[in-house]
Amino acid sequence: MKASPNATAPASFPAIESTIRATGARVTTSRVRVYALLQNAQGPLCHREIEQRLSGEALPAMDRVTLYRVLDWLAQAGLAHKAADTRGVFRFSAATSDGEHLRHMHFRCTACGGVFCLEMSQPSLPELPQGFRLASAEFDIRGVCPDCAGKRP
Amino acid sequence: MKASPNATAPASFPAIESTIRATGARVTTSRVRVYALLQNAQGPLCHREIEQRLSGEALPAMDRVTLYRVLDWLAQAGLAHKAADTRGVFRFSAATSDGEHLRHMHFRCTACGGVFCLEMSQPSLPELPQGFRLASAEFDIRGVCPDCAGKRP
DNA sequence: GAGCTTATTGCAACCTTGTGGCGTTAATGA
DNA sequence: TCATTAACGCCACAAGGTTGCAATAAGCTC
Repeated sequence: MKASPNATAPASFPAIESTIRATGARVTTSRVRVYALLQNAQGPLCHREIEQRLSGEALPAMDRVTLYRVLDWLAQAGLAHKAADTRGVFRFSAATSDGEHLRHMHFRCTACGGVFCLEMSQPSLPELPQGFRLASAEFDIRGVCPDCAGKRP
Repeated sequence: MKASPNATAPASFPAIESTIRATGARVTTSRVRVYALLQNAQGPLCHREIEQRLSGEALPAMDRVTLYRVLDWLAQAGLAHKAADTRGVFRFSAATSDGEHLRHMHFRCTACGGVFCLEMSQPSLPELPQGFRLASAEFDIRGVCPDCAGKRP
């Protein structure tokens, strides 16, 4: 299992543009900005966090609703994952290239509030009872991250 | 693994009252009604669903805010579990007597919208990377339940 | 490059979920 | 029965998220 929080290599803008273009939709600055931000993020971000980071980018600010729509579009296009956190707020993260998110897991530190994406190397999905068909699984795990655990042993 | 959706025996009102009294707080009709409803529910319910069911009880309607407070009190008292569902809405379920919820799992049917509580007989919790300390884990699993799978094979 | 089509954007208003303040009610103990 | 005060009901409000619609700009054709 890897513990690196979304340690994807910083995607270049041309690569991001071609990824967006490949979906058949238009390549807009809003989509490129948000998708690039998610690619380089250290874990899932909520709407507010994304808005704050975008406002620090010296580019003109993006409308609140536009950001909601871009995020939903990214999720619908399969380029991002959308999941509600423990407080009921949606968080978005760039989708990994392996397509399905079945082996994905989120660890939320109760001390610092950080969110870590953990990839499970071995499929340890629970076996469902007779008749249940699995479509997707999300693991929301809470505890203390190594940094915070080190500060207060 | 059991698949029975919250198949706890319907708790009697005296039992519910004594459970509430044991927490040291006051026994009010609001708390008894909501706690009894959760005990007999077929899975986690959101605020709106609880409000609707209460309004069909022929007893005087409960205030919206009071219901929020009762639910939060039940969760804080350890009598109920509070968790945000995939849409970001908090859902409440009566706490099982085994205390911890570490082995608990929710299955959400994408066809009928139903929520099933699954108890895992064997602890199949994922092994966390070095340094991470587990506090609680929630599994949100989506797919098709046996009923809906049978209708459309 | 100019012009056209229409997918996106920006703006305003609105909805839903959830919370805080405060006077009133009722559960408990004396 | 009475006093105390935890809960309740009502009001207003905050945050997150959605809908409608006119204005803009991405991509296509010429």
